[in-house]
Amino acid sequence: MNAQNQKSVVLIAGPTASGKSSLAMEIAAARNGVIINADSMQVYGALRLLTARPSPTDEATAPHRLYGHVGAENYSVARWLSEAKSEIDSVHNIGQLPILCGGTGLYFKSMEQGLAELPPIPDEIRKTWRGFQGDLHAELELRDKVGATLLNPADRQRLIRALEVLEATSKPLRQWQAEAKSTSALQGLIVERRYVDLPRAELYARAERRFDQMMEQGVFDEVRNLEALAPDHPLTKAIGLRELQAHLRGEIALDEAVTLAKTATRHYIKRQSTWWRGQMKDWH
RNA sequence: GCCCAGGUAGCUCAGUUGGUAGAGCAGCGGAUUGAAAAUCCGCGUGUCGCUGGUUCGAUUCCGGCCCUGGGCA
Repeated sequence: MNAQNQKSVVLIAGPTASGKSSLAMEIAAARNGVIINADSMQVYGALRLLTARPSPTDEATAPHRLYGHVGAENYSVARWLSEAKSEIDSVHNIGQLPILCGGTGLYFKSMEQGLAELPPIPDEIRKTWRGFQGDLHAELELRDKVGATLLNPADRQRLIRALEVLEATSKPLRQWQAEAKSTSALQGLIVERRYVDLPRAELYARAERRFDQMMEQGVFDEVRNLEALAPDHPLTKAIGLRELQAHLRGEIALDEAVTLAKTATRHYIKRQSTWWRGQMKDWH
């Protein structure tokens, strides 16, 4: 359709509630684009409202990929990267413009700078470390003294990762990372980066308004009717879920739950800004 | 009106045997390679309710006043 599209890709990133999705819709309409999700929560089928996934109307207006296609299993950057790469290819093959849109910094970083190619870690090993009750840092110190000094003793998540990689591959994670070639998946393409941003105060106001709208649209019922998730499922961490569930259990008032959820959203916006400032400097 | 308990950071509170004070939360900044909406790190001066007194020195002790909550009338 458009020869130019075969070589181009548009990346749209920015903090939550900045207006990324509408920009993606505009570009898709103007330039025959296909919107590819780059948000770690919007890949799951459940909690459509809470995770602010594009509406059915949006999906009917422009093609969307990698939204809500994941079930009860845990997703990962690695899986996203491989799925997103093949989506880019297939969109190019039909002459359309791939538009990556989302707020997950790590996903964009993996796309632009590559990811170390690690073998999959057996579930058994993942489970034992995730469920480990003792001192993870001490365990890592026993097996990889240098690696242990690089991690904060309180950083459970990275300690677990370090331990499971070490056990499954007999090689420290940092070594895998050091050996990685780090080639961009976007090599040879014309990359158009759009970082959507607004003054912090405005972002906060928009995010809070958006949460109120979610409430009006029935997020509360969505949460009430959510099927039980595995305790370590990523959706468990969706902003607002814990708060609304606490209210369902009668632990806090509804308005308090809403306030807490809004606060968590503000924190998230802050972390997203920090990510782009520190990690994605060439985005401007 | 009387009795009791309080009035300390934006909020909830701790503390100072008298030398002008510190936690959690909020807020702000930072890190970030297979859970990333995750995980982690750093940043704390505020008429210590007001006003007199004692004291070299009072947020701290004493008096009075004001305010809040509870009890008795």
